[in-house]
Amino acid sequence: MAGTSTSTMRNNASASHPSNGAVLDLETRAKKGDHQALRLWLRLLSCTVRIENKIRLRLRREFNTTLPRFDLMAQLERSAGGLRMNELSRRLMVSGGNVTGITDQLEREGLVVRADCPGDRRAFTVKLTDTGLKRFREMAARHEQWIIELLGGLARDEQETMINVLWKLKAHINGAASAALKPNRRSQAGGTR
Amino acid sequence: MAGTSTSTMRNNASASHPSNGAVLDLETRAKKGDHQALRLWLRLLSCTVRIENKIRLRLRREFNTTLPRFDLMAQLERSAGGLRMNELSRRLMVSGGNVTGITDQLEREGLVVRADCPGDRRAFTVKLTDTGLKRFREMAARHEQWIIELLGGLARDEQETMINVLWKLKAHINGAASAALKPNRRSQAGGTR
DNA sequence: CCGAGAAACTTGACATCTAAACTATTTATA
DNA sequence: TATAAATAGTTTAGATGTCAAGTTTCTCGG
Repeated sequence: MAGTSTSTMRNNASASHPSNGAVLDLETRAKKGDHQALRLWLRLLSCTVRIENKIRLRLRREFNTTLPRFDLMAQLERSAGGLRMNELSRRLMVSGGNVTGITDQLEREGLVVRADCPGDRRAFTVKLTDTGLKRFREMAARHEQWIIELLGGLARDEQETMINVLWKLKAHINGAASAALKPNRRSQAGGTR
Repeated sequence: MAGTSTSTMRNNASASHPSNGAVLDLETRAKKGDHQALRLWLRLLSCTVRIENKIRLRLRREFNTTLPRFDLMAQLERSAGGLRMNELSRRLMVSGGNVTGITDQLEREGLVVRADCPGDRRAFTVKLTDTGLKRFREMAARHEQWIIELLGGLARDEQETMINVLWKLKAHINGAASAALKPNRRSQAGGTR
């Protein structure tokens, strides 16, 4: 239904060039003489974006939903008691305002609810409804099939290697974070009062 | 100057937990029993998003610009004669309408120009201005430092391994693409008639 | 040469995302 | 216990992104 094509400029990353030889894309930014780290980053980005785009498209086609909504529900399914907004924001690595918006949507669709948080009247606990849980389980099953298919180009041991190296990378990034952000932490509100 | 902090809910993925033991984020979606491919995907996504967020933040802080604008300029710098809009759209893996918007911005800022395309009056050639080139070079230098810093947690040979495995992955994805999209390829305009 | 269809780009409607300001509540502290 | 500061969440403005429809120009078969 969503696939009727009129112009050519759309469909960029998907149907346009199924298996061409001339690969000119994000990675093109990397010159021959560029450093290793930059090449790695661009390749990492390129792969991730491609996979994400495919998942996004399929979620829309088959379940009429979006990736952020799916991700939020996935987090909730993992946490029996539900999660507070700020915890969702942290785990999904998106802004608080964004979580508000996505939660609004899901609540309107009857897939999650905001419940009062005992002991803190500022906060909510967001939970999946029964419908939401059922719906998520359907999607999650398909989703995993897609991932297995898309990453199927790698052998088991290659996947294992990647997992390990990425773990190391993640640890490093978390460390490197604080160093760059230290400067001005103390310029708080209240000055205006 | 953009760094005055008021609320806490921002800065989610960065300053909140510099080096804690409890890592609960996107990857939390993966249960212990989950399959390898899914774990790999979530870890890949998690790392990419973290790095992207940091780069985005720094581009804003130091150069008051954004990632898409930087990416577009990067493509132009690589192509001496400039690039047409549709080529930019393809390489950046975003829609044509999006490229129009980003180009408008950069043109307003005097960093790129649309030049007539000899031989095809439908098309433009987008080029960096002198200012744009100068500005990009400054940003690119910093950008590469950041990448080297952020990926610096990996040894040379680990980086090399990743580059190779990701290359294989990318090739696979490009192939897997067409298979899933085959169904309705020929529902083109004119089909209605 | 003409007309149909394809191609290049723009536009408009709308979803998503960030950053920053704002409200309400809780915590810390003097 | 006042009160300043921190926290939880929402809201707003603006950039980014998609999709689909619209305009102009090309291309090509008859």
